[in-house]
Amino acid sequence: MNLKELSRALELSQTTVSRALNGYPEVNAETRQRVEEMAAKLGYAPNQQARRLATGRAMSIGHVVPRSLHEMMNPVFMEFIAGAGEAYSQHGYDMIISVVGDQDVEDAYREIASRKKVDAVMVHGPRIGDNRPALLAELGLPFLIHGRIPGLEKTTSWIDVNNGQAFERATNLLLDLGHRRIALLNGLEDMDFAARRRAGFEKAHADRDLPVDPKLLRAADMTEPYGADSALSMLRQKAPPTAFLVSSMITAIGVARAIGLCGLKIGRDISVITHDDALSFLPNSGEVPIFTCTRSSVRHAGSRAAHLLIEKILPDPTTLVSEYLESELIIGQSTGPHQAN
Amino acid sequence: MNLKELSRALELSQTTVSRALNGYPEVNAETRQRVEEMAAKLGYAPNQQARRLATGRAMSIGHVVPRSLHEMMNPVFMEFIAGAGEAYSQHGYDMIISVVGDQDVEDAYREIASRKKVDAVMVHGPRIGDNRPALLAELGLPFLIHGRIPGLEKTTSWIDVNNGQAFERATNLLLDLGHRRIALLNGLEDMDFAARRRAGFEKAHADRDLPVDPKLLRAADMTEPYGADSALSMLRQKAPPTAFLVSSMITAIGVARAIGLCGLKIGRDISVITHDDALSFLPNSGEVPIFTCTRSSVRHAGSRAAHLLIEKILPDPTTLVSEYLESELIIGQSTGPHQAN
DNA sequence: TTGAAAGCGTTACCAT
DNA sequence: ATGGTAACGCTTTCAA
Repeated sequence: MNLKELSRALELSQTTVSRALNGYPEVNAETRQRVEEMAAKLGYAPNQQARRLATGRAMSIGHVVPRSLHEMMNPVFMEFIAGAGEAYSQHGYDMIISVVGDQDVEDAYREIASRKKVDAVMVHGPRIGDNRPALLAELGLPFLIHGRIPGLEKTTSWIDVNNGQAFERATNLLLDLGHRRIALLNGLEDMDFAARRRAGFEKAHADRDLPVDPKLLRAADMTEPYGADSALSMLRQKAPPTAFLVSSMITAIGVARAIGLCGLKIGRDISVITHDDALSFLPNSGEVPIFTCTRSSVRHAGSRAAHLLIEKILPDPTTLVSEYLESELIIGQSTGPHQAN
Repeated sequence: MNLKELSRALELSQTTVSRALNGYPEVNAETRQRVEEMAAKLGYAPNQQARRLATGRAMSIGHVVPRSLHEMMNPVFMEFIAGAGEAYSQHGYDMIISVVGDQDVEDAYREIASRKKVDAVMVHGPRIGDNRPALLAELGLPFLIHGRIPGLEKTTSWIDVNNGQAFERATNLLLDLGHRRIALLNGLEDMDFAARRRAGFEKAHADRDLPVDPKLLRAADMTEPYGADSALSMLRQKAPPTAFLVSSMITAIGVARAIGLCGLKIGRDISVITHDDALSFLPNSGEVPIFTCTRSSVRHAGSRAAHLLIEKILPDPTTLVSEYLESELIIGQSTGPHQAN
């Protein structure tokens, strides 16, 4: 069923039918009604490819995912995608995901741009000194960054959690509880979010003139064994930490495992605060959440990001938008006062 | 840069240029060379939308993801997507992901079909009595199932792990170690894979004329708290299990947490075997893997699925393919002989 | 308020 | 081996 057939069935021109269906004002109300009914009856839907060619709009948003990003951000990324995907659907946009090797990111963007596959792209996992904004500007591809790139906050569009403040508050909570040896198990610090978290951690210490022990700082891919191995070795050193601040639930689970292996009790002997991206398969909720955490729904971030991209940036690609997302500090069972020994 | 401009620059017809670029045999070798060089020099790439319209092929594969599926399968799904995505790229296909409400799956497929958005779809999370194959057949959309649907094994194309056999082997390992009270923490059993795992578990018992205690069987979304809560309550009952067979690493981590909370040691006091989908952010490897597991890379599954879909099914949609994936039984630190008390 | 017809950028058929 | 031209199915400009 295509436009020609539909218009023949209605004994109208393709022009009128198209206009009726696309909400053009000059169409007679009852004509429009007739058209819509017939279209529904015959199950007509405009061919996407033809419409794309005619309008020059791809009606899709691209996500280029370098493999290394995916490796480490896998579950977080998926949750973001889920949020964004729903928003795209609501606006009639398709989501195109390209999984490419780390070396092929630039090629992928160039290809996407020259073939006009998408109207805009979402940029994931911004790093310090990230050159994607420059490339995308050159290619004329509108984009929105999930996160920020230092130095480009004013000249790019982004949506981000206030990571620095969240980790500063979490650190202060631990300091208020009397902890003085707090370990930070961070994500890789060439990622902007991780750098900001570390800065927040250090600021909380600096504000009280407290030192930070470099032996208590780690940064790596946020896996479960990373948490377990790091916590284990730190807890076994001569001056062990009494609290951990951790960048992801998965890593925190590893920390909890290590604490158990040492015969200690989380919340009583050792305090743990983790960032919680509110992943659906890792619920940290209920009456009392397992982990005290800084929580921010990455799924909601995806949804907001998609809306901003479609509603603000696409209509006028010169628009710059930036938005902060809420982050809560939630008290669970994994924190308690420092125990003097 | 479009075909018209390129052909003008070459002083050739669009026809010839198109043929040269698309590898048609009748083109003079040196002409082709000239064309290719010029195309590279000018950075020409055929407009995807125009090509799609002209060929009638969308050059994309669709993934319709119901929200509920995504909720529970999130990390597994993402890993599959990563594998499939790479394969699509290699073949020049785009991956379109539609995240929709559970009620809107059928509509989504109908829309996709009538707008000719994709050439084929991948079906995720097959359930018992799943009606998607019938719908897709009606819509004329070629498809491949990740998993199988009971009763449709012979009439649909699919790729699957031998879940039943994997869990039967795992159960036998535990039985060989002397365990007689083995708990099964399964995924939701209206999902085909979970039903097959349970069948394998029961078969291993039946083959030795051993009973299965219904109190030791659970089925739910495979979250971490599900594992922890289930294990906790089972370990506290009067006749506790001495071993757990678990459907996912995440749930197994919960089980490990519960075992620790009970003051027991995994592998010594309580044995655990889990299925391991080889998720990149949950590595279970190293010298000695933490968990004894049945392992099968879901990422590899995605890759194979994409290849089969593109190479076998798309060229001839009447083709039926089915493929079993390897699953290894890997001994880790979480299993040991039954301790007589 | 409606319609005819010209694109949109390819591919593919039919000539030459 | 190469070129002319008609699709592909829609949107949009120009006329009426």
